[in-house]
Amino acid sequence: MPDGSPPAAPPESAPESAPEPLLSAPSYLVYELVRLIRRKAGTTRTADNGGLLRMPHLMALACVAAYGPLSQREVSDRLWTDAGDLVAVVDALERDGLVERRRDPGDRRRYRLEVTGPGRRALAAQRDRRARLNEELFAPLAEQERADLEDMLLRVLAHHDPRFAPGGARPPIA
Amino acid sequence: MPDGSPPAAPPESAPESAPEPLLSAPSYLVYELVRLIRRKAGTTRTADNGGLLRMPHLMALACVAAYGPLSQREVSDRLWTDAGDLVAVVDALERDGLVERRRDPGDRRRYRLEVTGPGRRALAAQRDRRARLNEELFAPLAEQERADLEDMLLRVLAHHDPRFAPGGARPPIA
DNA sequence: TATTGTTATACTCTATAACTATA
DNA sequence: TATAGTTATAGAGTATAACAATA
Repeated sequence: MPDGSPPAAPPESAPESAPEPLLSAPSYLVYELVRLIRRKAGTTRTADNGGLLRMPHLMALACVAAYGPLSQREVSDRLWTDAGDLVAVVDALERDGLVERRRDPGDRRRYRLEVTGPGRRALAAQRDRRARLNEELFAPLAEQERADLEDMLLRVLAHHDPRFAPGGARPPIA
Repeated sequence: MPDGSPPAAPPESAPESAPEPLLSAPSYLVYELVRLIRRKAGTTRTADNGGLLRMPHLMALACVAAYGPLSQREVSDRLWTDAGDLVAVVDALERDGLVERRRDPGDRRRYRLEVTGPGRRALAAQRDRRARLNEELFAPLAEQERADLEDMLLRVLAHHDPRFAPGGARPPIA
């Protein structure tokens, strides 16, 4: 300590008078919100018996359902995920019977990923679960506020990520 | 596929007519926003002092600066982090000279964590960096919209996490 | 408090196979 | 053909962060 104040009376025993700037930093609040979402949603495991799909799996499933058949490269381009990490995600979706991996006969390096019937039903169920989760999470916001929140989040995303721009070339899931 | 449509005309060749519900699910948008923040924060690094402190380190530093001296248990209670994980965080802060670990003479199992002079200066610098990062991230929002966004996020957090409630017993950092 | 281990996510690097273009 | 360059998938390894069990 550079000063010589007596150790029994530290100058910081009371909270600082200025409001903590981190608390009004949206990136901090968003960080805490994600921790909250994980706590609320996180205990449920894989898709096997009705838990929530995790985000990477849900996004890949929704992407294939919306635009399939797709190669894994096309999915990773749309989702902006690492193509290597997508391998395990598609492994899990295939193991659960939600998507099918078939080789593209025109280019045998590629797969043709397609959603299955159970995959479509699982996707619909996951959408319902997400909707209920969102209801619970954002309960304190009025209807109009939720719409405003979505609008603001989309505009922020679109400002940095062309996938979310109105005329985006490769939207991730719709 | 349950139907018998010809393989040359898959029924999903066009995107579905209904808007993708995930895109209006705030938990999905927040997830994408966090990925965006990570990408942006990663490129904001500067050579001088190693760039941005990561969130757990920044939060622990801000917590000790606001309420110190604190034991590690008190910090983990305020931040809702695992006390075990806090060990490495405080190790790093101590190694960089930002906080001091001294044993509590009244209970020698506890530490009395205190921020150092360099720690206060680093915290101020990190707040500035965060503020600039937030400026860049949320540029498309008007001043009033940012205030509304902060207000909504805080209300959502407070609804599930008593630390953020107006009269919260143990606020995390202020 | 601290340690150890596990899981989830994301990133880097490398390997292999299959495609494309060209000599 | 033969060769070189590129792409699609896969795997190993690393890093951050959250969580559990235990010393």
